[in-house]
Amino acid sequence: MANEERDGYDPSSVEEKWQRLWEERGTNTFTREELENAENPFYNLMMFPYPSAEGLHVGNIYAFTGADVHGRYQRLTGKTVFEPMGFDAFGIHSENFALKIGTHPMDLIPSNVRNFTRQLKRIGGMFDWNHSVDTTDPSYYKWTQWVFLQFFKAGLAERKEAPVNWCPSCMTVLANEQVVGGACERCSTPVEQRRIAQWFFEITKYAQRLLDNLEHIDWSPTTLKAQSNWIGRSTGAQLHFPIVNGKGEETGASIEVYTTRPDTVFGATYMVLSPEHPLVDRVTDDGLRAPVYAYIDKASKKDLVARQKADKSKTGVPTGGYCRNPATGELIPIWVADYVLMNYGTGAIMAVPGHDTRDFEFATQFDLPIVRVVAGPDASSDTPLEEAYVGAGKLVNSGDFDGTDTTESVDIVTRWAAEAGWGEARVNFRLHDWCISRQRYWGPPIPIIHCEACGPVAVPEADLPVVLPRVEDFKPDDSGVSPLARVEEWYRTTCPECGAAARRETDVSDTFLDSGWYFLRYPSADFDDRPFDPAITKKWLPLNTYIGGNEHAVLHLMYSRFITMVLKDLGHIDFEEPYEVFRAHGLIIADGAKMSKSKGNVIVPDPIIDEFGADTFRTYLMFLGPFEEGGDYRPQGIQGPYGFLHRLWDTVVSAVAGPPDVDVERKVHQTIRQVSEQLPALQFNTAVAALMECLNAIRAGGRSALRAEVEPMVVMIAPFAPHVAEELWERLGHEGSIFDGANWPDFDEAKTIETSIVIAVQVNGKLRASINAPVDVSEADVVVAARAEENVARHLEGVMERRVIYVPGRLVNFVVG
RNA sequence: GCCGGGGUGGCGAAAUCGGUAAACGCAGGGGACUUAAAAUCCCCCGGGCUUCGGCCUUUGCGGGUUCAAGUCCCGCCCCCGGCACCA
Repeated sequence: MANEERDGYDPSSVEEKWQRLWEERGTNTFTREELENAENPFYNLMMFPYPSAEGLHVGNIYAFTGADVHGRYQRLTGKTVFEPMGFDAFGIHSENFALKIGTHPMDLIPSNVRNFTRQLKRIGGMFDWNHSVDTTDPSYYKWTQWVFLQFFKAGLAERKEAPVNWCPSCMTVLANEQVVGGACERCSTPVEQRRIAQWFFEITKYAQRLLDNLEHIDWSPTTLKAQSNWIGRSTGAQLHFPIVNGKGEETGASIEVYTTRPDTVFGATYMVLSPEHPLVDRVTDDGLRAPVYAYIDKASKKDLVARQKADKSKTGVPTGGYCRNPATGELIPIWVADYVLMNYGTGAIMAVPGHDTRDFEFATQFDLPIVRVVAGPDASSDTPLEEAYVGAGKLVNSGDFDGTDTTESVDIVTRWAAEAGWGEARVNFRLHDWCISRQRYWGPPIPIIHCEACGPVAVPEADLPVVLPRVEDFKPDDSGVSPLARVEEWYRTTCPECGAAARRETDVSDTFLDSGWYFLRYPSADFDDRPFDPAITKKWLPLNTYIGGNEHAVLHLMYSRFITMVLKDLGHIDFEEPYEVFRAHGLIIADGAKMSKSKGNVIVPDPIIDEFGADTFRTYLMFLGPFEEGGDYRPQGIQGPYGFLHRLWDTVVSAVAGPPDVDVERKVHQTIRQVSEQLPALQFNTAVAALMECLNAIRAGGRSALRAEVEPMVVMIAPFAPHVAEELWERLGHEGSIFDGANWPDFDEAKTIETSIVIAVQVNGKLRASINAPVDVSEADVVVAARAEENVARHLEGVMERRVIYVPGRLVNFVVG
């Protein structure tokens, strides 16, 4: 428990004092001139929060504190650290919450932002509040719209039809997270899919580059892996299967399929088209139109989530149409089934039931032929298939290719197909284009004007921002379009090109577009004539460290890399990777689950800070466990860091002058070395432990500390406990902030060296004694001393000694037997 | 199902390249100081046995490699996060 009478350290008064002084002195803020002229610039970024009504929770603070500790350490080593903070405040969460409580988001967000700002100041983050951003501020989204226009003008923003979740009862578009078990979360009506025109950014054009650059950026390995899997590059072939008419004659048209296993083409016994495939109509036999259309209708009524989460039982219908397998020359039937997705590959597959699990299930269910074309080591060409065989082996039942090993068969068969003119090697990506349209209210309007004569026309840059109007009734309604489409006085305008009456785009853009470029805006947040000032951008970007959660490994971190690449190609910036270093922190969970309001396990920081102070709380969070792994939040251990900071205070204020104690001095230098290594590696928990250990050594037996011992301790605790460090620094007689002037201590290598060491003595790997020896002891001396140990001698008696293993400075092991 | 990350005392955890398992802290126990309490300092703290010298055992489970395995290899089980018919 907090005890105010304990001694002179009163966290709340120290913290109030220093937060006030930081603000008055501008300790953490920069003027434009300071940013322009900074020496050793270090841009330390963390993921800006969505300002919810509940305020910051412990999970947020954990992430920000870790990043702040890192930034403060860099600053103490002499870097000019720019550490901005902002608010990602547009989006469906705010909108839904505003609807629920009946407050307009334009009123709700500013009050949430105020509360977040208060909390962020209270935890002692080194934030530059002169360079904050709020994505809902027109002075910010003006430039989000500008980014859209750059993509539009470069031909990278394309309008095309795409399916959305549609609730036929609410008559509105739903986001995936609003679909619960295939039904609308509000009215429980089964959700359908509908196709509407939407804007897409063509990220797939950059897929290879986004993948290639992963080779040379310094990111957490887990995040790199997630990005690489998400891009999902695969190599294979595109094959053409000619469509035949009722008499078996080729019609000139063909079905294009993408496959990673073109070598199994001899086993393709049927074709499957996705229900949305444009050729379905053409191949369907007149007599089967009714069931085929019924099937397609049913498939289209499934919502997108259910469609993708269907269980293993397959559905489908035959079209009555046929095409020719170009390898075997045989006619094979064409089916329609929804296990084939229109948005991957070509939307059509050649089914090889012998060697693909899904095709096998489908063929079994509909009694389609299954042919073995690969034989593993224990099989031959006529070994029956109980299930799909997906392993390696040799081709069988494959004409001239029988006996070809699967290690080379893909290349060989692809070459043959290419020579014969029915296929070619092909690279395919899993990554889809990025749909940035939202049929919603709470976002930046997409800056496009639709003109009947000119088509979609960019809003002239001089006319930005296209301001989101205040609409009291922003609830989606039965019009089936964005709420802005009901505001006629807003959307009616004239075409910037021909002057004719025209209509504004009424969709708003995705929040990932807001967050896709915010790091470019921070240093230029006080510029109004450009999205980012070229000189300042050149000085501060690409940024030095980005620390954030791995839940953004694929969306935000991929989109912002893509935007950066495009802006580079368009000549706006001169780098293409925004984050040289990215580190993923772990997740703080409570009671075995992610903190969430619905689970009721959200822990709010304010009462903890009231009781123990921000410095203790910060130190505790960092001491809890490895920062990059996260872990369970348990409040029990906070007493440890609390007592530690109190003891540190007592020790510092009572430090005296005097001659150094060699053992304590050695410990201090060892600690400086360890903490200096561990802080840049984000190993905060062990760094705090080292500081505790060092303080224990300084205070051992109740001895009085020396000034020379405590001064480095004050600097080293400063990243974790900045307020108390400032106060103690001042009490040690220093002027100004501890964070100004590169105060990080140096260590003297010579003073870290131990004079004597402990060497373990083992017999057959079991510890039997340990001996003290001088640090430069010889192997021979160690062995002699080890034998002299009574307990060792007993275990060596009467047995044959076979080997002696000596690990210098660590152990000696007698192998006997 | 696939891809990541984990599993070590009552609890949070630590452990360079394979080299004394449990640093640091919480909780608990004992002692010193104190009229008392707090704070502070010292000691104990995985389990079992002990003649108090020690001995055996212990890092999710089962095997293996090695003088030596928490760490490497093979096969399982469980927990967390992400993705979900990707041809």
